[in-house]
Amino acid sequence: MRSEDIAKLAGVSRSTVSRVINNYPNVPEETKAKVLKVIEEYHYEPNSFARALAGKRTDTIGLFAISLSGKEQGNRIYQNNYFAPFVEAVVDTANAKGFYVLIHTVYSREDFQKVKQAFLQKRIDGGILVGIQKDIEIVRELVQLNAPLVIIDYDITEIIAERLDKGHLAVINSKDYDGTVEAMEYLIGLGHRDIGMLCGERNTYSGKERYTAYVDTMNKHGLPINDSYVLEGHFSKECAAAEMNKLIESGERPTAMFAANDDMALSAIEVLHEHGISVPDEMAIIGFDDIDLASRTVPKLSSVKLPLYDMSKAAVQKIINMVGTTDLSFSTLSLPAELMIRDSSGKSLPEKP
Amino acid sequence: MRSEDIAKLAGVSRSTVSRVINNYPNVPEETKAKVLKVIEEYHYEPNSFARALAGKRTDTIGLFAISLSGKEQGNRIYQNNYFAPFVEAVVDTANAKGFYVLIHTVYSREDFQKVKQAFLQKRIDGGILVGIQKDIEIVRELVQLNAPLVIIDYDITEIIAERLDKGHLAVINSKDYDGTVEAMEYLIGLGHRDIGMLCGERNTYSGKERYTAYVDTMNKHGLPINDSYVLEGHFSKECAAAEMNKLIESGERPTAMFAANDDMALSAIEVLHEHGISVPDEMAIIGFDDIDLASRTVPKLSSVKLPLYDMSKAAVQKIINMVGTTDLSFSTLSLPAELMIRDSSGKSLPEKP
DNA sequence: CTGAAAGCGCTTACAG
DNA sequence: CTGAAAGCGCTTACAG
Repeated sequence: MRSEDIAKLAGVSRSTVSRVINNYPNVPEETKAKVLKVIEEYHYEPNSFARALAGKRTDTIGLFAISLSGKEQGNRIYQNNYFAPFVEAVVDTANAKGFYVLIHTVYSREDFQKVKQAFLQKRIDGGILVGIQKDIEIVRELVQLNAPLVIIDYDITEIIAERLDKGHLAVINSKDYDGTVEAMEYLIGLGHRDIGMLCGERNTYSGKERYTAYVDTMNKHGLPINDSYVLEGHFSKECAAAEMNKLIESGERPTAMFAANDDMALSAIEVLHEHGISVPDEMAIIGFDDIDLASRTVPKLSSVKLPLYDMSKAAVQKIINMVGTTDLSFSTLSLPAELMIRDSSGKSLPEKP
Repeated sequence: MRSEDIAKLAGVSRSTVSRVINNYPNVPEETKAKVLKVIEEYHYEPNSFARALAGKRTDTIGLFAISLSGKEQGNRIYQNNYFAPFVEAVVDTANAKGFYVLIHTVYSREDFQKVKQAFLQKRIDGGILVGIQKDIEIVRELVQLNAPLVIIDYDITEIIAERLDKGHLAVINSKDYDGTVEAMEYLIGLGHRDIGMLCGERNTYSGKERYTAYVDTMNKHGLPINDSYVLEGHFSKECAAAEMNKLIESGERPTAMFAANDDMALSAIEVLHEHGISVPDEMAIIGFDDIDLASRTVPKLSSVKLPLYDMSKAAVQKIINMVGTTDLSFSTLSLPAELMIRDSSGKSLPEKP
């Protein structure tokens, strides 16, 4: 069934059928109704490729989940507490707006080729990148494709410095710095002076922001940073557990720890528990992301809530906006991250003698 | 950059360029090399829509996640312990074979329209359906589209009864019945006689199989089924918790429970814990699915392992096979589910006096 | 308001 | 071995 067939059946030309389908204003109601009736009757659907080829949109958004580091650990990207909600929200939002989502995972630098192809082969109207590490070369290549692109979690200053702030590009971040400061201020307000950190990858925007905010807040209050309390957890449960074990065995430990994500925070609590160290009484813990699980563990995890859903929604909306216009535009959005106080952060510390 | 441009640059015709791209045998190495060089140089990628329109494959597989029941509960389909690994495995397998994955979620019966459109608009070479409930009408409609279709977790007898076992269709199941029997036999072997069940949706293939196997095994051993021990948990944590609470408050309870999925099993353990009832000492629990979390809880959950990864991989492979041939074929695959014994199922019961 | 025609960028018989 | 031409199924100026 092609538009030609519908045209014959309705006694009009293909042109008119096309006009009806695309909702052109200059078609009389009567003609429109006639054509629509035939379309309904035969469950006709215009071939998406022919439409796209003739210059229409593809109504498809690309979603590229990037996981360059975690490859050896079994590739659980879609079961990851960070990626899964993104996929969820992007697909939901896009679907609700009538778009399909084309997914491809990037496990290696070569896989970016597939991302480029998706654009070059015109499979998508635009694409969303999530999980990218600091890698301005890749960003440059992608921006040069000159198609609507949204990057989640990337350093804007770098993009501006590299003059990539033109073309169809939007960057969406969360206010990780502010959220971390809020968490740190809270711990300090409780009386903590020895505060450690479980860090995430520093070559990631959020990893860097969270670390910098930790350092800055400590400095601001004149609190010394003990290097042996700053642990490289790589955003991973396993690494965090290993580092925590080392810390505990060293005999010296802080009274509180800020973890750059909840997976690490939860892992830390587990390790402490195994060693008979009580959370929050003997060590206060605050995580980041506020994953689902955070409110269901014992003790319930205090955490900085990442506005994942809003970010995903905004990403889809940006793509759609950019598709609608030929104007080049660079835009950026930074959504607030809010501290959720639960049990793991504990109460005020007793005054020191 | 179009094939025409490449042709000019290489000093050949579009036909030849196309032959090179599609690896036709009758192109001399020399010509081939010449064309390939230009293609490389200009990073040329053939327009996917034009190719598809001219009769080539789309190199895209549809993945349709269906969640008709859980809508009100916040639509966490991609964070669900059942769906997420499927998405993961399908995307990975498809990507590895050079296919993109087009995703659309189905939250309502109307959303199936989008699934049909994806086929009708020729956006995909074939599609995979996961999470479908018993609904032969939908299956019929989809099969009639006459495109490669793989259904995960569906009753084959129904498909055969309805004469849908022709056309490009494959059904992939796990041996839920056998897996459940194994779990039940294990509990009975431990000495349990009062065994309850937390059921999943019975209008789901796996929900039905797991329930039937429970009943059959009880009957086989001449053990009475106490209706008040058969709980409707709807595959959901919340429902399972509510039902377990009711059960406990009733004052009478079985010595063991088999749960149709791990979410419910874990939820049951939590509730029992809150009531000070020890697992496995006072109640043995076995779940189904063997989700990631199962081996990390306290106590570690015994569970029947669903061969999720193999199923997803098989699904993608089936699609690809069907795309490759014009022959109609119906095939089915049933992968084994294996009992993983951990702590929650406990030890042998003491002999009754 | 509407039809004939050109064009989107490929593939593939067809002919040589 | 290779090119000219038709065709895939749409959209959209163009002309009337």
